[in-house]
Amino acid sequence: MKSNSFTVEIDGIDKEILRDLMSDARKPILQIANKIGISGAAIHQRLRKLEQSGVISGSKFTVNNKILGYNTMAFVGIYLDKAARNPETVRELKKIPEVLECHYTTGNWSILIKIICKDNEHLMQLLNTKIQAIEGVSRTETFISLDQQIDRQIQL
Amino acid sequence: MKSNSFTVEIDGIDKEILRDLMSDARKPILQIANKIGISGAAIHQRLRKLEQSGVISGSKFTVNNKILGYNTMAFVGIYLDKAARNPETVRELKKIPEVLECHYTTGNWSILIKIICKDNEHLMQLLNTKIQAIEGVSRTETFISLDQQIDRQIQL
DNA sequence: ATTGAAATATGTTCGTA
DNA sequence: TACGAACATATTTCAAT
Repeated sequence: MKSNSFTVEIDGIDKEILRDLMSDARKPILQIANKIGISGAAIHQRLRKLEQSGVISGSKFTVNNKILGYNTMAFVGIYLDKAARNPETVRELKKIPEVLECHYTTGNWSILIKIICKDNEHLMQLLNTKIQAIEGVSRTETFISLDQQIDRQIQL
Repeated sequence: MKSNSFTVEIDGIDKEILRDLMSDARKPILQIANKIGISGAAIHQRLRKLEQSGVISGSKFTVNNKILGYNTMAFVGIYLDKAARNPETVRELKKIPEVLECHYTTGNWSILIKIICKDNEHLMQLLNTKIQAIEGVSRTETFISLDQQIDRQIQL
C-alpha cells in the first residue's frame, strides 16, 4: 500500500472488477473474468496493482444491525468547550463501541458522530452517561435516523 | 435470507467468525477454524446459518475515496416544503451518485444525507445544481467533514 | 498487459458420531 | 453441532507473447 496520496487513475476494466467486488467481496475472479472477457490471471494481476496503489482499502462482511437487536441509529452533533480538546475527545469516543463514525466538521459543531443503539432507552443512556460525560463536551444535538433509504459506496 | 425481523441470538463462536470476516471478507475459513479450534466444516455450517438467518447481509470490497480523487465528504441537512414530499425526494437523491447515505431524521431537517465529492468546487456545484434543484427542497445546511477519525461497524 | 496451464490453496459436501 | 476425508472450485504463479 502506497503511503503518499496522489490520485490514482483506473481504467474501465478496473472499474468493472471493482464494481463487482464492491457488491460482493467473494465473487470468484473467474466469474468476473468471463463476464469481462479477459483471463483470470489478468484480473488477478490488476487486483494486485489496485491493492499496491492503495485503491483497494480492504474488504468487509456486513451484518444486519437490526437482526442483531440494534434498531436505533442516530447522528449526534457535539459542541466542545474548547476546540483544542478535539483529540482527547476523539480518543474517548473510540472507546465507546456504539460510535461508528466520527468527523471533525465545519459548522455549528466541533464533532459529528454516528452511533448505533439497541433502542431509544439505550440511546438515552449512552448520551447521558457516556457522551455527555466526556470532559470538554458542553452540549449535544441528536438526530435519530427513523429510516435509512440509501446506503452505498462511491459509484465507479 | 429470512424476511421477518426478529432478533437473532449468536454465540461466542459466531461472533469470533463474524469479527474476523467483518475485518477481512476474504480471510480463509480454515485460518479462522484453526484459531478458534474447530473444524473448517463447522465454520462453514455456521456461516450458512448466519446467512440464512439474515445476520450476514453481504460482503464488500472497500475503496479509498481519496486516492480516487474524492476528497470532500459532507453531511447535508435538507428542509422540505412539505414533509409529505419525502418519497419523491428520496427517489431523486438515489439518482445522484455522490449521495452515499440518506436518512429520514428527527429534529430540524426532514432528511440528512452524506455525500462524497472531488473537492469543494464539486460540492458547491452538486448543492446548487442537483440537490437544491430537487422539487420540494427549500433549504439545506452543509457540514463538511474535515477529517474522519472513526469508521467502523458494530462491535460484536 | 495478457494468456493458458500447472501448482497450490480454499471451499463444499457427506457419512458419521 | 461437530468431525475428517473426499471432492469440487478458486487463486496464484509462471513461462511465453
